[in-house]
This record gives sequence, C-alpha cells and structure tokens, in this order.
Amino acid sequence: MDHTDVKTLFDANIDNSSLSIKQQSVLKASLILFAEKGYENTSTQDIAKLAGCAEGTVFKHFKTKDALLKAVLDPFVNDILPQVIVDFLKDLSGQPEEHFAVLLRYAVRDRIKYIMENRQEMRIFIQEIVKNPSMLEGLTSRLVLVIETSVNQVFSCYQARGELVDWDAMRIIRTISGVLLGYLIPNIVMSSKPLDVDETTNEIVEFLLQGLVPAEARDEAETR
Amino acid sequence: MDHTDVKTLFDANIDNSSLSIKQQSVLKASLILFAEKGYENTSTQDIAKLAGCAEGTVFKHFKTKDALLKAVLDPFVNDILPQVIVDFLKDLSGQPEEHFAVLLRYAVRDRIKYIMENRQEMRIFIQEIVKNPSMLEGLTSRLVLVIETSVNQVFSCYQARGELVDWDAMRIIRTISGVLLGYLIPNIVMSSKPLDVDETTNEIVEFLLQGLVPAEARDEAETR
Amino acid sequence: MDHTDVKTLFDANIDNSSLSIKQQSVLKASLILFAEKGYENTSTQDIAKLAGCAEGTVFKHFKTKDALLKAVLDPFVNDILPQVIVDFLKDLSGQPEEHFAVLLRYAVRDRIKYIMENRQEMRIFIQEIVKNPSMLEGLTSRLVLVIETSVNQVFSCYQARGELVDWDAMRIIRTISGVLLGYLIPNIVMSSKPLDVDETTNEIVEFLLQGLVPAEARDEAETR
Amino acid sequence: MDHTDVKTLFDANIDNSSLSIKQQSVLKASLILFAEKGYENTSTQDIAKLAGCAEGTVFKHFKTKDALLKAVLDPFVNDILPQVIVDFLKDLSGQPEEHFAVLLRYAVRDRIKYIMENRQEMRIFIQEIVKNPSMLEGLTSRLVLVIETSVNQVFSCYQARGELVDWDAMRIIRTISGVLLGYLIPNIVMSSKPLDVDETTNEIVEFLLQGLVPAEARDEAETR
DNA sequence: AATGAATGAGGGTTCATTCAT
DNA sequence: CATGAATGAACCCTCATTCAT
Repeated sequence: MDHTDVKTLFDANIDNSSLSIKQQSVLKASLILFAEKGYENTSTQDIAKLAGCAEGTVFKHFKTKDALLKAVLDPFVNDILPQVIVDFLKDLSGQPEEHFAVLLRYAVRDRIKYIMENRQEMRIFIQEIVKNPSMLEGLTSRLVLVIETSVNQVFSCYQARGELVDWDAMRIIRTISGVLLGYLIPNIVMSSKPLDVDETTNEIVEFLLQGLVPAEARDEAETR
Repeated sequence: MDHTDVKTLFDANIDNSSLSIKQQSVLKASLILFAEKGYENTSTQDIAKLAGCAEGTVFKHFKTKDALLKAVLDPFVNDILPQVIVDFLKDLSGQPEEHFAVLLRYAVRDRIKYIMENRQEMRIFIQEIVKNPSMLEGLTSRLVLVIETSVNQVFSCYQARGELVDWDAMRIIRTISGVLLGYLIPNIVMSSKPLDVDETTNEIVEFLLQGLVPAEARDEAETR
Repeated sequence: MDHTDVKTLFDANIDNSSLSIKQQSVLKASLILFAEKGYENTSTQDIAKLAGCAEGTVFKHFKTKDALLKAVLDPFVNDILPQVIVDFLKDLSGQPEEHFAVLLRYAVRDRIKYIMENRQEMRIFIQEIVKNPSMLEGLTSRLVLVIETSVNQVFSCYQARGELVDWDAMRIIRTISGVLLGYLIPNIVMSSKPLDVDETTNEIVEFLLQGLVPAEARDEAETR
Repeated sequence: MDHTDVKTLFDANIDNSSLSIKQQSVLKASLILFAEKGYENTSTQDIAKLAGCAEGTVFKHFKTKDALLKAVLDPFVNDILPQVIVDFLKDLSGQPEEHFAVLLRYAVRDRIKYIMENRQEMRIFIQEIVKNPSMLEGLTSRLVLVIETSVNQVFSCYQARGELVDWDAMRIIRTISGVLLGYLIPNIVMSSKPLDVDETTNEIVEFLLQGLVPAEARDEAETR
C-alpha cells in the first residue's frame, strides 16, 4: 500500500526547473503573496520586494504576471492534484484482501495530510476556481474518465463482498470528496490553526463509514 | 412547520431601500458582474455600462466601489444568512412530535433552495471569504453563540428519544453544514446547471441520516 | 472728517441685490468656505450643504462656480475697495487745517478697521491675486490714475507746510500701503486672533511718522 | 561680513539629491507650473507634459502630488528660509564696530537679492500659506525662539550706543520684516519685472532708518 | 424657484510591462 | 542575468454642470 509521499508543490517546482536562485525566490514570494492577499491584490512590486530583487527580474523568466500564476498553479493542477487523486483511487483499490474501511481510512488520512501540506497552493487554487470555474473543466473531465473506466470494477469488488453500499461509483466518489471538501475548505480558507490530521481523519472516516458501509459489515469490522 | 420563505437577497434589497431605478440597476449590475468576474476584475466602468448609466452615477449613491460590494453582501452576511440559520434551528426545534429525520429533510431542503436562489450572492460571498477570511469571524462567533445556547437542549431531546446520535451539538452542526457545503460549493462555484433541489436534498439527507440517526430508529422510520 | 462707515461686504451684497433667501445663504456659504479652504478646494456640494440647499440651487442664480467667486469678490474689487481707497485719500486731504499726522492716524485706523471687518473677503482676494495677478492690473492702473491726478496736489499742500517728506506722491502712498500690508497680510492670512485695531494703529502710525514727517514738524506735533 | 551666498533653491535641490535627469525635470516643471498656475490648477499631466515624460514617471519618485509640493517647498521652508534668517541676524550682529545703518543695509540687500532669486518658490510658498496658514506655525515658533534667545543682546549693544531705537527686539524685527514684506510680496505676487535690487534696498533702508535710528545718530551717519 | 439624480470629462494614482544600462 | 527608471493604459473617484420633475 506504500507509494511515494507526494512532495510539497514548492519543492517539486524547485527540483523540476532550472531556475536561478532569484527566480526561485520570486516563485516562493508569489506563492506566499497570492495565497495571502489574492492574485489581483498582489502587485509585481510586492513580489519583487518580498523576493528581494528588482521588478524587472520578476519578468525576466516569467514573461507575464499571469505566467507566474500558472507557474505556481500548473504543476498543482496538471500534475500533482491528478496524481493525488489517482493515488487515492489506487489506495482504495490496492489490497483487495483488506477491508474497505481500512483502505478508506488510509486514503483519507493521506489526502488530508497532503492538502494540509499544500494549503497555500490550495488557497490560490480555490480563489482562481471561484473566479474562473472553467479552469476546473479540464481537470474534472479527466477525473470523470478515470473514475468511470477504472474505479467501477474496483468498487464492485467491495460491493460484492457487502462492504460498500450499492451506489454507482460516481456517487460514492462524490460523497467522499464532498464530505472531505466540506471539512477541509473552511479550514483552508480561514487560515486559522492547521487542523489536526489524525483527529479530523477519525471524524470524517467514522462518519463516512456510516453512510458507505452496510451495517452488517460495519459491525463485523468493529468487533474485529 | 411553515415560516415565511426567505426572499431572494436581491429582491429584499430592492424592497427595503429607496433607491432610484438607476441605482437599483447599478446594484443589479454589480451583483451580476461581481459574481461573474470577481470584484477586482470588475471595473466601475463595466458596472456603469451594464447598468446603462454614466460612471459618475455609480458613485452618486454608493460612495465607493467597496461600499457597493458591501451593499450587495451586507444584507446577506448580516441579516439573511444568520436568519437562515435561526430559521433552520427553529425548524429543528419547532415540532418535537415529528421525527428528527422529517425535520432534517425539511430544513436541508429549505436551505438548499435558499442558497440556490441566491447563488450569485453566494459566489461573491465565497470569493470574498477566500480572499479575506476575517470577514467570517464576526459571523461564525455569532453562530457559535446561538448554537451553544439554544441548540444543545433541542438536540438532547431527540437524543433522549434515540433519534439522534450522541454527539455534542457542535459536531452535529459541523457535520450537517460540512456535508451541505461539500455538495453545494462545487455547484455554486462551477456555474453549470443549478442543481435539482429535490434530488440533491434526497441524496444529502439520505446520507446524513446514515451517520446521524442510530440504526434502530432509522429502521423504524423507514418502515413507517 | 466724517463719512459713512463702509459696510461690510456681505451686508452690502444683500442690500444691493434682489437675491432670494436661499441665494443669499449660498453667497454667504461661498464666502465662508472660499475664505477657509480656498476656491479650488471648495466644492459646490460643500457650498450647497452649508447653505442648506440642493446643489442645483447653487447654479440657479449663479450660472457658474466662477460666477459665484466673482459675485463674492467683484463688489469688493470694483466698488468697495476703490471706494475705501478714495475715502482714504479723502481723509488725508479733507481738513487742511489739521496736521498731517492727525489725518494719517485717522485714515490708517479706518482702513485697518475696515480690513479687519472684511477679513474673509480679503483672504479670498489675496488667494486669487496670488494665483492670478492679472486680476490686479485693472485695479492698480485705476488707482495710479487717481493718485497721480488728485493726490499730488493734496500732498504738496502738506509738503509746503513742512509736515510731509518731500517725496513724490506715489512713493508716499507706496510706503504707507507697504507698511500697512506688511502688518496686515500676515495677520489676515494666519487666521489667528483678529489684531487689536487701536494698538496696531498706534504702532504703524508711530513708525510711519518717523519716515514721513520731517523731524521738526514731528517735534512740534508731539509737544502739542 | 562675507558669508557664503545662499544658492537658489532649485540648484540646491539638484545638487543634494540623487534624482535622475527625468525626475529633476519633473521637479523643475512642478516648480514652474505651481508658481505659475497654483498647485490645484496644475494637473500631473501638465507636469508630465512640461517635464517631457509620461505621467507615471511623475509618481515613480514622488509618490504623491502632495509629496511633489513638499519636495519643492520643504528645503525652502525647513532649511533655506531659516538659514536665511539666521544669516540675516548674523549680519546684524557680526561687526559691532560698524554702524547699525551699514549692517542693516547689507542685510536687507542680501535678503532682497535672495528672495528675488527664489521668486517662484516664494510664490508657491505664499500660495500655500494663504490656503493653509498652519504651515507657518512650526516655522514662526522656531524663529521666535532664535530671536528671543540670541538677538536681544545684539540689539542692546547698538541701543547702548544710541544707534537703535529703544524697542524690544521682537518689535524691531517685526517692523523690519513687515516693511520688507510690504514691499516684496506685491512684487513677487504680481509677476511683473523683478524689482531692481539696489533701488529697492535704498528705498527700504532709507525709510527704515527713519524709524529705527534716533535722529542724532542718523545725522551723524549722514554727515559721515 | 428649487430640487437632486444624472452626467462625463478630468483628476490623481497604480500597475504590469519594457528596455537601456 | 539582473536592474530599476520609464511607460501609458486603466483604474477609482470627484466635480461642476444640466435638466426633468
């Protein structure tokens, strides 16, 4: 059930690119300021000041302020976020001999941890989606495809064993992610204390299991 | 269980104020554009153009672009949203002879309907919260107060009858609103088709009941 | 030596014109605000507010903000100020049997009193002159004419009696008004306490006499 | 009696600051236009046009139009003007073996020359004082301090020698500056020909001596 | 006559972006 | 590569002025 822990977005950026130190600090400054004040309320002068460089330097590598936003979000949106979700599904389907409940707990915990580690990117991502929902279209359609082609059969395995409610895969995924988002978004958005991972996992999983696992299987799991 | 249906925010605005027709159209245009493009990406010139008036007119009544945002959101934040929650609680506490499940369904349905009727305000509200979470502080602290003082006893009544899981009131509320938000926010934000109220209510309530109502009571309710 | 005391400008305006009460209060408000904040920093809205009328009313009688300024200043510049100066010269030339020193004291005192009574108009006048000196041209050329034609002979009378220094009339007038302005302008401009008339008169006259009255005549006057 | 001639304000600005050429021309243009049309009647676009740069450039160094005014006036108000007055007093106290009359002539001449060299700054300064007299408060209080602490004894030396009228120092200073202002302000404000320095000095000094120097000492000086 | 909503030109200011150094 | 002065379009807002009521 092991898979490489997803690195935080920023480190990923640093590794993958051949940016100079100055450019890296520009990227880091953008991340911080976009998350804190929003894209439109962050001036390139602000970025330069926080990055400790001249305004011109901001534009040397990233031709445009918008390109800077893309540089911050694109790996998140195009690479990391999908990967996270794919991993999530892999978690859920990985070890058929395990109970669904166990897998769910693992997968949920992993996702919460990941999201908490990338709260800033998430904040920016949410801000942008709220303003421009079409950003999501590409992402969701890809996910729908993945879910419909590959998850169906995985879930039906658990459903056959009576460990998973007899809904279609999309509704199950929608429910899980809905509850997850309902818990996490308020926390991400209100930048207060960053949520205790274990506690939240417990609360969410406990609740999800009520709705997703038929009573008999649940009893069995609990007496285990 | 009847109580006056909350009017949509915008109509409420129109009714309550003595704004001229032009000023009303300014407000309406702001609502549309803020929801569509976001506050910072909407210029006062855009608003004037859509409202069919001169730019100066925008500022005649609303001294500031920011005041315009407040004029759009304030009733939502200060009056209507809390009222919604109070109504919600009134629903839950009003008819003790009813099963919790019935009340929950009614309350959830009402709230979904209300939010769907004010999707634009919601969009703007969400955008602003994401950018400036401190906006929420006043609101949440007020709500916490209401919940802690008045909801506890209401819930304990149902809990005594075995119709409600034995959590503290805050966790129950958090769960309900979490699931609600998890369903609604994605829909509001992605301005696609506006969610079928009945269908969504069913799906949410069905799921919530699994987690909130002990199995025995649930069985009883279903055989009714 | 008596002549009707010059009324304050504002009362003069009221008397001479057939303005409605509202229009009079517009004029009064303009006077106050122009003097206090300057012409350009006073908006017609400010004027309307202080006058207790609608913005449109300000323009009903005075077609233009500039016309309002003219309405405030014109009587001062065209009628009253010249009249004051003519009176001043009349004072100086009125009673040949009197000593020049006595006349000077009376004339100076009268002018100080008048200017103190019209400090607001003076403030506005000074502000406008400073910005647009060409305003003065018409005024000064008229005064030069008056002085050269009528004052010369008056002064030469005193000069013949040895009571007045043997300068040409222009220089004498220039000196008197220079010293007067040097004392009064700073006080008018710095709106502090409005200068004690008697004390200031004494100080100015005493000093002027040193320079304008030959020593012998001065001694004689003092032993009187 | 020599002391370094005070440079004109503008050159001083150029020397002391590390402004780019464009910024210097912005400052120069502001000086010209503020003096010519007044602060409020000068738009930043006017300044840019005269300075030969874009409007944004005006704000690159001087964050605000008001800051531009301060940049023009501050050295005048805070450094140069006080220095001029201190120098003036130094002149008067510098050479006790000289007659007061000689010193006065030198000092007056120097001040007239200086003010004529900075007519534009003076015009702006006067305009601002007229609109906002509180600007002067700091300046005058500082000057009063200097005069009261250091000038008294200087003057009393001349007074002991019978070369200076027996007034308190403040009144003497007030008289001198009053007469100076009475002569100079009208000329500065009416931007006509810039006053012949020697002629004006003669006229002012001659007149001042009448009032400030007792007759005996005066006779002596004249027969010298 | 008086009103005040409406106007639109113009104001100061910000900002992403460019380019000579 | 990095700089930061320069740019000018666009922004929010003010204001004198008009006009239907």
